[in-house]
Amino acid sequence: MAVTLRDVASRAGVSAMTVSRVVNGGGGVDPETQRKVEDAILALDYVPNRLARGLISHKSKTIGLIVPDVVNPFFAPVVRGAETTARKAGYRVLLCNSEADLRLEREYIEDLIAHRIEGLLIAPATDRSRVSLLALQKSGFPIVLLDRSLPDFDCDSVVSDSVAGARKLVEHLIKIGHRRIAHFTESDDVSTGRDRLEGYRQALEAARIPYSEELVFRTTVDRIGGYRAAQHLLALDPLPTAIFTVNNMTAVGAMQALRERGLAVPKDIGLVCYDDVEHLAVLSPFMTVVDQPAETFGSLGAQLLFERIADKAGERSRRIVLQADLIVRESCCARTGIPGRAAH
Amino acid sequence: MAVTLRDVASRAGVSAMTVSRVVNGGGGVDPETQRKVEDAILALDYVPNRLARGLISHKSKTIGLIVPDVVNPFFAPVVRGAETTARKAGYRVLLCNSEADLRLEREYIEDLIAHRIEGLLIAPATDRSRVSLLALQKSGFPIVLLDRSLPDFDCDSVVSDSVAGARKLVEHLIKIGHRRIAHFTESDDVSTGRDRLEGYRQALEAARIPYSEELVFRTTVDRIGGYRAAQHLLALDPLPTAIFTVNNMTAVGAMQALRERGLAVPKDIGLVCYDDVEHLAVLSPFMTVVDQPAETFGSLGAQLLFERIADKAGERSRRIVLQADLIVRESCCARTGIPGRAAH
DNA sequence: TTGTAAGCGTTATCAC
DNA sequence: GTGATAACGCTTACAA
Repeated sequence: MAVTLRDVASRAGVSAMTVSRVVNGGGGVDPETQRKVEDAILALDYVPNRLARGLISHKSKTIGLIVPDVVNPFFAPVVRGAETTARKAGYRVLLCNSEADLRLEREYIEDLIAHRIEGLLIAPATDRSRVSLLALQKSGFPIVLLDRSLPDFDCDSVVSDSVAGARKLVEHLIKIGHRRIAHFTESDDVSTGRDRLEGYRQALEAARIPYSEELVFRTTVDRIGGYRAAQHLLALDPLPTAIFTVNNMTAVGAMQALRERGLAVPKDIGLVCYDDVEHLAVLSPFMTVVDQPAETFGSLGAQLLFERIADKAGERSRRIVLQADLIVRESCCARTGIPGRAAH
Repeated sequence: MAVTLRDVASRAGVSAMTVSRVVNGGGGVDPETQRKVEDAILALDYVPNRLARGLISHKSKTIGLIVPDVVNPFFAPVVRGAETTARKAGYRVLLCNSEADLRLEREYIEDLIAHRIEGLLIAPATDRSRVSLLALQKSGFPIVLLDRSLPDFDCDSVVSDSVAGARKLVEHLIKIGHRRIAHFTESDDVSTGRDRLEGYRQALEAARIPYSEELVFRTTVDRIGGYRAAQHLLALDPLPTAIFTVNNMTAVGAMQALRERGLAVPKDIGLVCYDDVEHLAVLSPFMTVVDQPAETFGSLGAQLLFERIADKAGERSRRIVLQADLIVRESCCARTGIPGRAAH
């Protein structure tokens, strides 16, 4: 794999420049010469060195993609969407899992810059990711925010309207008779969490239901977080009649805890969440959700990024708000009375 | 972002070499000089250029990772495992989704080589991926196969024993009374598919149950494939009493089709599969599966790869066989008679 | 302890 | 149409 342009050149009996011309297909090469060079390339298994190319052209043909976790059922499609779009544009993707850890995320960013990525797609860990991005952004480096926005940070982004989505979900619960509705939210330094909480408040307010701190549980947005929050919730008396969780994995964890206490969803308690749970939805279509087109976050994000890279994006930052659809299933059946103390 | 070593050098009033020494921390620099250089680095926001470094050192500090699809619930954790291990080793990962397409895969490989990755982790699309890898492997380029092995291709790999796993699954079905067992398999040019079919045959043979082509359905290993295969299966008379699918998504699709025909799992028909369905297992723990430690495929694979890259792996190729565990749940309740024609 | 010179594999520029 | 030369940003080898 150490074959260079020069090796090809000497085998073909031409200069390096001629080989370069053939490789880059610009034309201006005698057909006969071209053939000789192509033969040599094939014979030697020559593969151009992008490192060298990048060094001189300032184009690494790579972008960075930072997400909290590829395994997350929301981010996995985001990653695929971004990668597919990048491939079509001739770019490779350096994938990073920040684990929602600011320090790790910062290290990734620095290293990606060292690798001279031409742009960065990032679902920032928290609002404080801002400081890691500020210098980059000021220097005009192409950045696109995915899913989460950052306060006081003007930048291209692809998001959904979490306030509206959450409101739809909670309004639906209210419409079918729920009034004591709990919410599982995440630490308040993530925009989507804040917005979904805000949507929850708005829906309550519109229905003149008082907002109660007691019904809002702050937790990690994974299964274990949902599980624990539900355990705490189960100590309430009276129990809420429904729960709205900030995302799908939290809902799955909540469901698990409820089951263990003998509470059936939706018979004994309603459960709705942001984000669908793909396979689950097929097999047990009982959870009412707001579904986001996850893959589109990735593909549109990449598209915005490539426009920036090509300098075809203009001065102003663009913000794409994707539609999130309410999918009503069965997990929040209408209810009128106050639920029994099903478990203790 | 166009700050170079020289810029730092001139600002600090030293030579480029001195800056290089400071950056690489080799020592042998006067503390006072060191401080001046560090100040300059900070002041200028200098980030070393890995492209340039890689060009001279022949170390890009990147590896390639090719999987059919990151969204696949098996490969997503594989990717995370690999990326985490790579990060700890100071490497970045170029992620590629081959979409199980040989041509795409081949293009990826070539481009990754152009990017001078130091090694390749790959879950090959099919047996025919071999030709795309042969030249590389012969030249001693570090490659580790994940999940799938390739015939006549001697190479480090991390796999599970699919024959044994499948056999366990089918033996379990037989033990609880099933004798007419269908199998959904994939095209026979994927090692795991072949092996699982072989495990199915072995289990039947051990129980003196004749193997019947009629009960083996070849399909794509996604939800839609499972769905379609199940639809064909439902035309059989008598119906099989149980189905063993080659992976989890196929099982989910099958389940969907069965449901639509009014067949309940496991009441009316048994269903088992290779690979667990994470969230589903929590909420509807009815499917008996063979569970693979997916993330470990990635992390161990990366480990093998880095040993190769560091040339600490020796001549012979290593093959790690991970244990896949049978998890018995309820999806294959014991049965004795012949099932009714539940749907038509 | 620090600096100089050469070169990694390519491409831009300008001759021929 | 083709080739020499310099340069991209860094490190290795050697010199001071």
